Amino acid sequence: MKTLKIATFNVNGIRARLPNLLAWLERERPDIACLQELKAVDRYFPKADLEAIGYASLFMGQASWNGVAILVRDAEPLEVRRGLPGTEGDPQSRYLEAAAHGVLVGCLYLPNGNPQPGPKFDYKLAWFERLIEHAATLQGSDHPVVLAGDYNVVPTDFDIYNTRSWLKDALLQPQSRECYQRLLQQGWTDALRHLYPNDRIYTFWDYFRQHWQKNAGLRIDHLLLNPTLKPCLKNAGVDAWVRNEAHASDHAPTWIELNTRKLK
DNA sequence: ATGACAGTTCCAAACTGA
Repeated sequence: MKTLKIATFNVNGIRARLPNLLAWLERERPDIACLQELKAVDRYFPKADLEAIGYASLFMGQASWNGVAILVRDAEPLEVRRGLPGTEGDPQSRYLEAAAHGVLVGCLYLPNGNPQPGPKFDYKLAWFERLIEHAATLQGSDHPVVLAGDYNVVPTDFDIYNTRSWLKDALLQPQSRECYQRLLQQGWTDALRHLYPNDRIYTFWDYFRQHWQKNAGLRIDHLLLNPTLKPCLKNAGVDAWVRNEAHASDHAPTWIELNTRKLK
């Protein structure tokens, strides 16, 4: 059976993380990989290193912060959109959309929003509203669509090891969660939670307080499927081994496998 | 309440992240 593997990975600095990124791509061989937090301008994007292992790339960098990319194996991605509608004057590089292997892929890096309350939290919610508006135009498409990325939202208390030290954090605020629920209610499927409703699943473990060693994680990297794509969903998971490597990102790659025979 | 760690930047103290 032919399958298509699509992953999302917040690399936390693509230059510092290049050896880890290449090792992951070579071992897991996703067909499409959405990257976030490049933390580099476009001239530092390692396009040639990725081509050398079979990946074509689209990227939208920015100095120091943010930055997103879409990598595609054995095909050229077709760029569809650079930035969300309504954010044309916004210098923050957080959204890239492309068609590849028969799927429309939105790669997003939602603002963190801390500290809250404050202007950064307001920016997070405003950005979320733009995403919700744009997602509404994609949700009902006859074309298969996935919205993959670092949403910076812990959807429920089941998606975190313990809420105690996070109650004031922007990732757990009712407003952040309400936006995420409103997005799902358009008709999107949270792939990992759909397949594993009763499992503790984490995609991020912060660098502090030995959170990785204690498995004190958060689930904040999500892949959302529109109704056209949902019947193709076959499997999903987190490549947690990547988080255990030397010089790891604080996020682990999160992925879905699709049965492409059911596409179209 | 703070800071624990990590990456970035006019190269080093300050910022952002989650």
